[in-house]
Parts: sequence; C-alpha cells; structure tokens
Amino acid sequence: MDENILNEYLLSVPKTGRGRKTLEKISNSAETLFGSKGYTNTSINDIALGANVAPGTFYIYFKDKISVFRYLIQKLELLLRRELSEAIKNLETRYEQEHDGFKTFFYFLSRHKGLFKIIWEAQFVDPELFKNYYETIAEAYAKRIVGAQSTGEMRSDLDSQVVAYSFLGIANFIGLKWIIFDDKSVPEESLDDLMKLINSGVFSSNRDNNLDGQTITL
Amino acid sequence: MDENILNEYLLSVPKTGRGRKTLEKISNSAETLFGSKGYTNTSINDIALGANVAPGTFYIYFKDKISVFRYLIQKLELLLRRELSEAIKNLETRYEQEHDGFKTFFYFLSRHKGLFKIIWEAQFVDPELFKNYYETIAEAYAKRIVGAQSTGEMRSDLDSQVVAYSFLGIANFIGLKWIIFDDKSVPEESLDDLMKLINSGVFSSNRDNNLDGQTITL
Amino acid sequence: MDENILNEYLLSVPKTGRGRKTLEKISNSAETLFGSKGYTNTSINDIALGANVAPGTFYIYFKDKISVFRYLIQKLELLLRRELSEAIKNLETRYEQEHDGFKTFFYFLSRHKGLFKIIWEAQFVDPELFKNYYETIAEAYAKRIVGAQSTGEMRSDLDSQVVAYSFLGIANFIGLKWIIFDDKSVPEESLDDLMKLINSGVFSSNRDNNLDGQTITL
Amino acid sequence: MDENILNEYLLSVPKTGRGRKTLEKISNSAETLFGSKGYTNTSINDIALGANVAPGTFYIYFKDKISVFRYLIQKLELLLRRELSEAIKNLETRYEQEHDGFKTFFYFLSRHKGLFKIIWEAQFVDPELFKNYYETIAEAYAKRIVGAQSTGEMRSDLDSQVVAYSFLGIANFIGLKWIIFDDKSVPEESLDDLMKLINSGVFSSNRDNNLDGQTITL
DNA sequence: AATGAATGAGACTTCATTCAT
DNA sequence: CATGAATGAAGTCTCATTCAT
Repeated sequence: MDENILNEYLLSVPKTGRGRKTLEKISNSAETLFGSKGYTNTSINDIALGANVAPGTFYIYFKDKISVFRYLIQKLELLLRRELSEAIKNLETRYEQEHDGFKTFFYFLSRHKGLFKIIWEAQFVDPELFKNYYETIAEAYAKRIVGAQSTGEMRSDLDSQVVAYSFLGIANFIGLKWIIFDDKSVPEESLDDLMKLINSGVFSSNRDNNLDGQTITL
Repeated sequence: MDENILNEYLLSVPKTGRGRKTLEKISNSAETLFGSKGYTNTSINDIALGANVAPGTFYIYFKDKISVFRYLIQKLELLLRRELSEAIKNLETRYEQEHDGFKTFFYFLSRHKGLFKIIWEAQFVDPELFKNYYETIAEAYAKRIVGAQSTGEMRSDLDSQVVAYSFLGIANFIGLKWIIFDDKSVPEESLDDLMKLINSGVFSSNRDNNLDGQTITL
Repeated sequence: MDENILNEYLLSVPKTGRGRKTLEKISNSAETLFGSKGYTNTSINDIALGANVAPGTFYIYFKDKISVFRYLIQKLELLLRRELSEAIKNLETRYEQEHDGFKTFFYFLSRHKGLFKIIWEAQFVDPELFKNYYETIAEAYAKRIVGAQSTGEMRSDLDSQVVAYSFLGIANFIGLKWIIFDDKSVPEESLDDLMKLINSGVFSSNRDNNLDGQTITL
Repeated sequence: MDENILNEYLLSVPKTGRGRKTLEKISNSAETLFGSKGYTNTSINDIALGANVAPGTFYIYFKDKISVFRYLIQKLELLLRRELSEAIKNLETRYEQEHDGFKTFFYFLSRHKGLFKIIWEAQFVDPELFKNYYETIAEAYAKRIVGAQSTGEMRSDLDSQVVAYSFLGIANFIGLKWIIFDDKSVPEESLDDLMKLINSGVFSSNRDNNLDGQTITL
C-alpha cells in the first residue's frame, strides 16, 4: 500500500482501530479547516474541535501544526499523481493525454478544493516545501514536453520549460478561479476551449512573426 | 495626483514633510518585510524597527496591521495599471500590445518582487480583497479579449474568460517561477516562446480533433 | 527482609514473578532517568519507555510520579545505612570508623551516582522529605560525635552539630565534585588528605587563638 | 558600574525610569519565588503576578524563563564576590581572612537565602551553568590555598583541591542547614567552632597515622 | 496485569494594540 | 508627532493521569 509513505509524517502510527479512526478525524478536520480558513487562521484547538477530540490528542499523531500541513500536502501529491498516471496510461497520443490530464486535474480539484488551496499557502508557511513541490512537478512536466517534442507531436522550437510552466499556469489559474471565486461553471466545461488554445493558439492569422509562413491544417 | 487614492487607506495624511517621510519609511519597511518574510511572519515591531520608528508611531498612520497590507496592494495595482496602459497606448495591433504587455509585466515584477508575493498572500490574509483584485483584473482582460475578437484579431470561437485566465495564468506562473525559485533566466527571455505559444499553439499539426478542419494560415 | 519497608511506597505489591519483574523494570528505569536527566525532566512516558511497558502500567505499581521518587530515596537510605553500619561494626577506634565510613560512602557513591543526585533534587521536588532525610542523618551523626566526645576520642569543645554538618558537608561536596564534574580522581584517593584535615586541621601553627595553648602531639 | 555585566542577560535595557522599576519588580519577584517555591514550581504567571505586571511584560526584559534564572545567578556571584573581596582585603593573615571570609559568607546568606537556594537548583535546571559556577569558585579557592601553603601559613602536605572542596563543603552545608531547616541558630554563632575545626582538627591525640610524629603547638 | 489511546489543565510565549509621557 | 513600555488575549505544546479494552 502506497499510503504508508504518509506514515513517515506521523508521530505515531496507531495500533488500534480506535486510533486509526482518531487520526483520520484529525487529518480530515485539518484538511477542511486549512482549506476554508487557511493554515494560519486555523488553530490546533480548531482542528481538535472539528475532530471531536481534546487538543492534546492532536499531539499524539502529529509533532506540531506544520506536520499536518506537510502530511496533507504529501497526501495531495500522492493522490493527484496516482490519478493522473491512471488517467493517461492507456492513451496513445500526447494530445489525448494532455486533454485527459487536464480533465482529470479539474476533476481532482472538484473533490479536493481545500487540499489544493493548502498548496498555495505553503509559499508562506513552508517555502522550502513549496519550492520542492513545484520544482518536482514542473520538471516532470517539462520532461513530458521534451518527449512529445522528440516524437514530433509537439513543436520543438519552444523551450520545454516555458511550455511546462505555461500549461501549469493555465491549469492552476483556471483551477484557482474556480476554487477561490466558487465559480459555477466548472473548469471542465472550459476544457475544449483550453485545448484549442494550446493546440493552435489565439491569434487569428497572417502576422509578421517568426513562424515563417508555415501552414497548419487543423 | 492619482496617488491620492492611497490616502483612503491612511489614518492620517501627513501634513508636514517630516510626517510624509515617516509614512514612507513605514510603508517601505512593510513592503520589504511582507515581500521577504510574508505578512503573517512580519510583526508591527519588525516594521517599526525597519522604519527606525517606535511601534506606536505605526498607529499614527495606519489603523491596524491589515491596513498597510491593503495600502500596499492598492499601490501595486495602481502602479502596474499605469505602467501597462502607458506601455501599450501607442501600439496598433493586439499582438504587439500583448507582447509588450507581457514584457512590461515581467519588467514590473523585476522591480516589485515583494509586492507580487504580497498579492498571493492576500488569498489567505484578506480573501475578499484578493477576490476583488483578481476579478477586476480578469474582467478587464476579458474585455480586451472580446474587443480583439470583435476586430477579428483574435479567434472568436474561444470563451474570452478562458483566454483571459489562461493568459493571466501563464504570466503569473512564469513570474512565480522566476520569483520563488530565484531563476537566473529572466522571464523576458522567454517572451518570444511565450508569444509563439499563444500565437499558434503547441501541437504540431494535422490532428483528428474537433477543430473541424478550418485552416489557419499563420 | 528489610526491603519490605519499601512496600509501603507501592500501590500494589506484586504477587507473581511477572509482576515483580515489571516493578523492578519500572523502578530501575526511573532510577536511571532521574539520575541522569533529573526528576523534573523525566516523564512517566520516559520511564515506561525505558521499562518496556505501557504508560498505564506505571500506575499499577505507583500512585503517582512522586511516589517512585520517594520509593527510590527510601531505597537509597536503606542501602547506604546498611553498608555503613556493616563497614564499621568491627572497628574499634572512632578514627578508624570515620576513615572507613568515608571510604564506604565514596564507594557507595560510585555505584549509585544517580541515586545521590536524586537526593539533591528532593530539595525542590519534595522539600519535606529532603528535610527529614537530612535531619535524620545529621542527628544520627551528631549523636556519634557526642559519643566520641564522651569517650575522649574527639575534642569536646566543639559543638557536635557543627562537627556533624562539617563532616557531611565535606563528604557531600567531594562527592558532588566527583559526580557532577565527572572527575577522574576518585574521591577515595583523597581520603588520606581528608582524614589529615579532620584529624589535625589545616593551619600550620602558633597562632594566637582561643585554643589556650594546649599542646597536641600528633 | 559593575552591574552593567547583568545587562548582558537582559533582552532590553530600559531607557526610562518606569522600565527600570518594572525590571526590578520582575527580578525581585523571580528571586523571591525561585527562592521559596523553586524554579521549576514557579511559573511566568507567578512571577508576573508577584511583580504586579502582565505576563507579557516579563518577555520585554527576559528572553525566557531560564534567562531570569541565569541573570539571578550572575547577580549572586557578582554580589558575593564583591563582598568577600571587600571583607578580607585589609586582613593580614590567612587565618583572619578565612575567618572573616566565612563570616561574610554567612552574613551574605542571611540576606540572600533565596538567591542561594537557586544555585542548587541549577544542577537540574542548567547543569552547564552549575558546573561552571562551581568550577570557577573551587579553582579560585584552591589557588588561595596554594598561596597560603607557599607562605607556610597552611600545611602543604594536603592537596589544595581537597582542602578547597572541604572548606566549600563545610560552608555550604552549614549554610544549607540554616536555610533549608530555617535554623534559629545563625551559622555565625558556629563560626568559632568551625575555625577551631579547620585550625586543628577534631580528633584528640596520639594516633598512629602518617603525620610522622611532628608536634604542633597550638 | 497490561495496554495505549485519550484527556485537559496549565505552562510558555507572541504580538497587535493602547496609552501616558 | 513620536515614543516605548505595558497589556492580555490567544495560540502552541506538554504531560501526569484515567479508562475502556
């Protein structure tokens, strides 16, 4: 079971079912509160209250407040990674993979709004963690781009990092919009437009740029 | 002077030169500290110390801690808006405007790394403010897109909001990368690639997708 | 068995060998930890951990934390008393008894560094106990001095309490030096000098003091 | 002013008379409470309460609880050192110096019972500090002994460290007796007996020891 | 007898804010 | 205007002790 990775973040792994249930209650309470009020505005007492346990109980499972935070981020990463690789593993073209990747990401967001917001706060709560998190993701993504470029599926005159960060930026921002502004139009609905955008761009035609007149039939 | 808008955020607008200097010292100290350590990790004492004034002096100019924060965000918005409109006001094509807009944004970032970080923290410090800030920006941007679509400069089969948020996402993420990871390659250098991306997309050609065969000559 | 006195400090005297072993593990763990980290810095959890039992098990044998502490002090007193009386019971002169008494004390210390430190901490942990402990010892010692004075073995112009406390002070301080500073020179080595000191003093001669010219041939 | 050494232990040296008074109230409250209830049993709230200030005020002057503790020990050392050197500076013989040294020490104790008790607790609260404190004192004392031995005022067949620790042990234990047991007979009254003891010893006569028959006329 | 999870009072500490000078 | 000392509510965390299993 992959979840055992998360145990590293625990002060003590419960041996009884009772303990396991308590840990879950605490973790869930923290996720909910961090997601709604933010890490900084959430106190241990809040978390304990939300978990229906005494404040001291929190410290049986987590060393301190920042530890749950890290635990939850690790959990987010684990879940997202798993879902993404699952989603695209049988798809042949990069285009399909990208399409379903975005789709999966948005679907994931819909179920983990809170967890996702936590990541952004990491920038202030634990800058090192934040840096590592995004470095890892961006690097992995850039590698994917390079792969697609080498097979000719993606144009290779663009820096892979620029492309990777742009895609991540688009996905995150549309997700951010959705989460923060509690948008009714789920991002999934925007998926087609988004794909068109990254597929063939936004500008219409005949500009004097360095794309040297090559014609693309879409 | 446009700056007078900022006076709304002040408890008392200094009448003497001495007072003006004190206010500036406090505001600058806050900007520096919020930008480096973050709002939450910066205390009024820190700000006062950095401004070479007594803690009590802070409260002559600002009602409370959150007020400087809002003051600084308002300042950022003001400055950025001004620079952007200045930068593109004499440019004819949307493409050129977009190009120079990004360029200006990145240049602005380079001089206000701290302020940019402050914006992000607003998400947790003052969610309402953050929401308004981005709503305003995104709406304005979306309007620009609609305009460009109506003149035919941009393809009109894409939802203007999706395009707006995508562009903002790209700009912000590349900016984020640069700031947080202290990147050596300034984003300006990536500008050409970025323009190519939004101009004509990333995928290479001839895909069997729902873009229904319409041909675009680039 | 004299040890039954110690049972008074127990919540339940174990009837099975298993229980006896558990009690011993707990008591030993406490002695070790109190002796190294001190009473205050040792938690019940530490003790339980060191004894390889669950925290709850501690409370089967001891009413509370202070109880083990008292138990251990009582144990120290018992052991020391026994060794001392054993050591000097066949010696004829007070001088020899004092000599071997110190020697035995230092030897005892070498095997119970921890317990000795526990006694000192009692001053702060349980002042009443500490008071009683030292009162008892000092009184017993003072009685010995009076006895020696009545047989003429010790000069009788000195207050027995002053002598008793002085001797105890010397023994304790040299012991303290040894324990706290982890001295390499075992106090036993200093024994001869110490005996000379209490035998004939430190100052050289011919002073105009209130010893009224009486001559002592050493 | 020598007292400025103590400022090193302060978080902020007060600039106004008001602050100086507050600092003194806090320091005095801590001294009283540490001396009566002990360091461990005294809370910051207790100290603040005893000083008639808010808990937070404590932290204006001291970094944390252990800091006042160190501050007070440093103060004790400073005061004692000063009084001792003052007391003996005009005395000619070592005997007189020793006599007045003990007397001064006992007199000092009578005015600083609490402060003196604090030292003992340092063994558990800040072992390093305790070690340094006693090492310094013992070394200084041992040097004095060596000096007295070289002038012939003290017999030189005794190890100076043994003598130093013995003297310290005697002084401390008699002081301890007085303080802990709240003795009515002030140690000063025992001074003469004590001087006799260290002057010419306790045992009466004619023992077969290794003092090789030398005769001392007292 | 033993377990280990849960408790909650209480300790330490921070810091936005006030106010007398 | 400016100061800086004082405040006290609120938050983090520890740990002796209890109790259901």
